[in-house]
Amino acid sequence: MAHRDDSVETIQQEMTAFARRARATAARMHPELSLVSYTLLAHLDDQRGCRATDLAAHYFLDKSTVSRQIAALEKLGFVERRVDPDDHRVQVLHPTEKGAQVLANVTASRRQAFHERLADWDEADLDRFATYLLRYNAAQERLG
Amino acid sequence: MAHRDDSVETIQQEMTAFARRARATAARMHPELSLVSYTLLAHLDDQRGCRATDLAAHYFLDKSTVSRQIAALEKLGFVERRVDPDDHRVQVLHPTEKGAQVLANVTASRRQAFHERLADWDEADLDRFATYLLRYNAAQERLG
DNA sequence: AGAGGTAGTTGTATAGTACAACGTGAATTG
DNA sequence: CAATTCACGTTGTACTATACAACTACCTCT
Repeated sequence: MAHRDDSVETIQQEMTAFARRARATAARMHPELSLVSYTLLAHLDDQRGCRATDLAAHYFLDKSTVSRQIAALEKLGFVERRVDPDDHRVQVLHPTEKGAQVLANVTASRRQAFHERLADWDEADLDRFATYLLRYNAAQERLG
Repeated sequence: MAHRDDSVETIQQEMTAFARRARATAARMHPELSLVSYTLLAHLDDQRGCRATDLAAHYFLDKSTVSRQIAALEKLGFVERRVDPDDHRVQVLHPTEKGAQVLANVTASRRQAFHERLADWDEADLDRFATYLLRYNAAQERLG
């Protein structure tokens, strides 16, 4: 059982260490798009548009937070709003041409950085690591 | 190569998802000690005291950030400062009795949460996951 | 003694976040 | 169908974490 405890302890420490650094690293690498903005924009791109409320639910953010983030992205010209003709309360959000472009750049550069960090890993290890992370995050969502 | 790319993509997405949530989760679970405060206090406890500068270097934080965090912890009565008799610029920081107590509680409850999340993992998987995280974070430190 | 470096604090600014109050429009129901 | 309730989004306010720059106090070395 000692071994099991040690592993859990390490996982805890390393996940925490990673979390502490991620924002700062993202900001350093991509001053034009923060980690949060990036995530939201990527979601819009991925979903081919969605509502602010959907973003809030998906990322466990307050609707006011999303509202301000989207306002910032709109001000930068990365996002546009289309009022739903069937329900005038709803704004469907889409990346603009420019937004999609910036997103593609940041995504490419992030992917590049991850590839560098993982360059000397063999394929089986990468696969297992990816699987573990999926499993871990799924458990976290399930258990809060 | 496609498989390798997929794994890297998943790792990127899942690490990012985790990072986005970590702070909020920590704040919800432990309102008495933020993720940063917890980390700093744990380091002091672990090292049996150290300087503010050491904390800043270790966590890639600005010294002003550490200064304010420590000031907050001191105000809460969780940390005490002992001026180094050999160098009056230096304050060696230590958890107080109370600080150590709170730290122990939070640590226990965090460990409990991690154990729950990882309850149905077998020991070999836990061990591999821990190893992968260490390896990943080491690479990140190395490459920035 | 003077120059330059180190430890830490404080002023200022910014990002991200939450909660509460609000406005507007949609839906339900008595 | 009028009134109430609900859903979506914005705005006011406040707080935390953070960085950078300017500063004070102190140490070290020549």
